[in-house]
Amino acid sequence: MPAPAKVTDDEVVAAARRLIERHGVGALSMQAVADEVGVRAPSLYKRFADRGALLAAVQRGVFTDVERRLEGAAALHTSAKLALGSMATSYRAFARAHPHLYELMFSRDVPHDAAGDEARRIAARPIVARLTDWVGAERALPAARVVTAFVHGFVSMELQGAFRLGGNVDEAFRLGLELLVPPLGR
Amino acid sequence: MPAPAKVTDDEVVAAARRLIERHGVGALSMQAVADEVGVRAPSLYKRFADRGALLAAVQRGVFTDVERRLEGAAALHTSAKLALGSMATSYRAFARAHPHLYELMFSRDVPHDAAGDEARRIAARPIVARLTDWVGAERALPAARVVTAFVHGFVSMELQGAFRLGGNVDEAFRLGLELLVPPLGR
DNA sequence: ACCTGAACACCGTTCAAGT
DNA sequence: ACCTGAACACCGTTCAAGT
Repeated sequence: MPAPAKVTDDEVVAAARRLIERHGVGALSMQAVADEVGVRAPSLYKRFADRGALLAAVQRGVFTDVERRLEGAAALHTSAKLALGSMATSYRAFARAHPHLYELMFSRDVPHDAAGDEARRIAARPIVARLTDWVGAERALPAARVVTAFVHGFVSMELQGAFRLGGNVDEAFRLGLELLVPPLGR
Repeated sequence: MPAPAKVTDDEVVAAARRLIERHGVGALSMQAVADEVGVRAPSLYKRFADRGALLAAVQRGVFTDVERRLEGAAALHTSAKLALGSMATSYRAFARAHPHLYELMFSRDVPHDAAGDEARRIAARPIVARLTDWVGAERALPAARVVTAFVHGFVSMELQGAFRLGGNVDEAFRLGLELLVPPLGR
């Protein structure tokens, strides 16, 4: 006497992502997800071990999307320098357009696991790949760390509202990239 | 018929800070704070409007401590370049020594208010002051944004565990500072 | 095989009642 | 004036019972 499945795993993840996008990670309750897909909250535990596992699934999807965006931004350029600038700008645009999804990428509410680490690594791959081509495998790792640290730090402070003391924020972003990227070619 | 106060506001804040330092912001419950100071949870609401207000008070204290540390690190040097490097290193050391307090500085659980903004501004003052001396008031703001973005981004990614793919993390931090700071003097 | 209601432990918070 | 027990609404999660 099987009871037919009312939803798929993907539909649950999509619903959770929609809710996070609208109201933030902190506001995501299992109740809200259940309501959104038309099921009772306990049913979700047949599909995801707990709230953390559901968040992790949404997070992996976001990492995949970010990778695609970066790849798309880089594809427009043959110069590594221009490709890196384009990826940085595209990354910042994503964060501004979807601040709550950006928050999810670094949220402490998401438990660390191998699948998440892998997805995060893949999201960073377009940057690492361009840098490897440009400065060699040896110097690509520290270079990637420096560039991603600046971009992530800038974007997260900007979303946090730390840059509200006037001045031109876009210009500061460009200044940072201008100082960091060209000298990497030595 | 007054009931004598069992604790002071400062004792409550200190207890909350201790608990956050040990177990993180997410694990801080009003119950746990009440237990720690020997009072019942509802009593805390006579002193702080809600959990957010208590977190904000702890956060302001952390900002004050950071400001003191940065000032101390900068005081060792007359050169702005060296002072900035020293402040960056000291800031990173604080984050590594107290990761949960560092998390609190940027936590979405802490509601924004004028007092918090002011405390955050004061914490950044040693950096802004040195940069103003060095490159002038005009260029100090974007320069401060670039430097703090890199340092915060680097530290928060490091704490997040994003730099576990081998390589020399300290060296990457030095590389970033070396690329960013000296050229600011133009 | 999947879904559900009921229940548990734990939150933050309110408030009337105590001293 | 400050503290407290009791209560409320809301969590995440478990599980026996339904189909």
